[in-house]
Amino acid sequence: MTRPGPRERLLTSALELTYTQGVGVGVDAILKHADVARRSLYQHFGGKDGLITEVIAAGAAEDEARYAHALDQGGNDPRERVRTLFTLLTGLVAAPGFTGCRYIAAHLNLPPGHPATAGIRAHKDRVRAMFARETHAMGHPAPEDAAARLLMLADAVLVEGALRPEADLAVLVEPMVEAVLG
Amino acid sequence: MTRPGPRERLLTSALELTYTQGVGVGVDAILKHADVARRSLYQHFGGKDGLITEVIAAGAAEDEARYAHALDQGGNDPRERVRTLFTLLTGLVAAPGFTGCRYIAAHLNLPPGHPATAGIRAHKDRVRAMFARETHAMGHPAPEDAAARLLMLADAVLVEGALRPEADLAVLVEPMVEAVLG
DNA sequence: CAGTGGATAGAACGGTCGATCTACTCATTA
DNA sequence: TAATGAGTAGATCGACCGTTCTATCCACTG
Repeated sequence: MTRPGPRERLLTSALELTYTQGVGVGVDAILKHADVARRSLYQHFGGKDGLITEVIAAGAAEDEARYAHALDQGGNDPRERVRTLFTLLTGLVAAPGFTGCRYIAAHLNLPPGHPATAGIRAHKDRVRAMFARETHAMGHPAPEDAAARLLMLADAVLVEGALRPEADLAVLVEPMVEAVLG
Repeated sequence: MTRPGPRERLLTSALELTYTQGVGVGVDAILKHADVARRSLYQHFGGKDGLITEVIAAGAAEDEARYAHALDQGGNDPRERVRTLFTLLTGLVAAPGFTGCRYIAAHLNLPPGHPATAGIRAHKDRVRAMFARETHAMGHPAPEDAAARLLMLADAVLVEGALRPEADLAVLVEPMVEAVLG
């Protein structure tokens, strides 16, 4: 029950601070929150860019696992599995403290060639692939397009949850999901 | 045919630079691009925050006018008017140089209490209201919900256009728009 | 012509940025 | 026991941040 090493503490703190304050947070704030020496950051990650890149990757793996878990909670029916995932999403954005999708925010604010942007796009494509597995399993006539549309709806929920918190996104998105599922 | 004054030059330059580089651009870059004295910025806008706020407002008015024009190009049929607006949107995100929705990017990266965030939300709500006028005109059974859904789809196009430029958003969004219109 | 006010140019402010550096502690281990 | 290496603490670097300042120019107006 010893506390994790500097590398993991940095990742955990950066994961939290970049979410609440964006990728523009200063390294000083991350170092202080992680209670880690300045030097450790540069030894483990080579710099702020490296840390951000690994934070994105770590967060993506975590979120994808959460999505996979939600799918499995939906049982064996692919349609029900997708519905359950959207229930998770609408719940996430309605929860207090939600400030927007970490990956969309990072992608929109990082310079175009930043090493983390590739990881962001890869994450979104893996989520699309998760949807594609379900649309294939349900025998959808156009499973790939349907998966891309479900990703669009998922991102719409994440964005709209930040921009228009007064909207009831569960009610709004549900019939659109059904329309895509066919 | 004289060149516009410092205030308008600042707005124009800030509009361009905050789009290509985000709201995090330095005032030095804006001043240099606008060829304006440092002091003029603080006389006209009180500071960077004031400039950003007015830039958001000016850009919003401009974009809303463009949307209104697209609607009118669709003729008198509300459904066709909405389709025409989505054609504009999918064209915008497919055009070279598109980097994402200025307002979503700004909202996700400005601190929560920034004076510009209210203008951003107001802009999105005015776009929703534009959709609502159409859904009411077409006699939609649930016009307000439909308008909120159309805004979600519009934002989805803007976000996905930045994150997954390889996707054919016109093809993807079209049937979803039709499903919402009923 | 004198005066007024907007615009300009640019120095300078304190603060923060990311990054590098030295120096010290401490556990492991050869 | 001596050495190694990771971690810590903190000074320091140059660059940039937004902001304020003085000083000058210039068109307009009295």
